[in-house]
Amino acid sequence: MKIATYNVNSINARLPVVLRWLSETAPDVVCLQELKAPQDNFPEKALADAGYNALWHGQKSWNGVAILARNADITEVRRALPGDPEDEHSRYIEAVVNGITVGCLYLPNGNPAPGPKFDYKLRWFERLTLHAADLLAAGKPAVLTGDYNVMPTELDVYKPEKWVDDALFRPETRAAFKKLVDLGWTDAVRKLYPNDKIYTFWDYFRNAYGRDAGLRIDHFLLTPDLAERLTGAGVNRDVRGWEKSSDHAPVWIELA
DNA sequence: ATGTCGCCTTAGAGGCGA
Repeated sequence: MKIATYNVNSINARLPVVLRWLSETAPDVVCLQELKAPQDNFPEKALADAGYNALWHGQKSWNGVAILARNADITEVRRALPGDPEDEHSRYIEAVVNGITVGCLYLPNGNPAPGPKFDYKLRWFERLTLHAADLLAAGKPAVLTGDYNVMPTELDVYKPEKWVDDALFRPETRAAFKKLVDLGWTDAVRKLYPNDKIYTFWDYFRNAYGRDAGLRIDHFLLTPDLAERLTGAGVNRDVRGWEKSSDHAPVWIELA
């Protein structure tokens, strides 16, 4: 089973790219972030015509997450992270697909830091960590994937010294990610490629993709049983070079 | 500071988020 994650930066602006990518790579389960569309403006029919069922949580202008599944039912578990009923950002959706709990997340960017947006990022991280502990305690196979807006280590940044004060790379952010992983989760891409330079995002500015000035910020975290089933992982890098591309590239894993 | 996208808005250039 192949599971993919893709920050699309507007599902409607990106629809031709997404449909081409789905037809060329045929993932079984897909997590999308940054739909940038209200709940009633999601291309459900176009995706169904491509063979994918969809569950999504939209929001006007910003955020928005979705789970797609090919030839499989999607059973919704929740469409918000527990812990703050006042939080109205559409940044988390969770469902069971093919017996696996799939959490699709879009962690806050947090810039500028320090400041209220960075505080929100760290609070959101704490809520995610609490929920991730509950998922582990439940003992069922689960994957937490999406745009974490974190480069976990210096290997994940094209020029680390430029990013030390950025919300995506500050010590507090890296520590929060480490605390989450250390609960017992496995960073799937890093497990298979512990020393390789692997990026998932290239800024639209200054020809970042052409210069390979990238970041690794889209991740798959796996429960121990799923980590044992991990047989492959990668980035569909070429998609970032297509016309009208997102600034992220799709990332995928393969499970036995 | 800037670069580039995509969203929104008393409609069309500007603000915001990334």
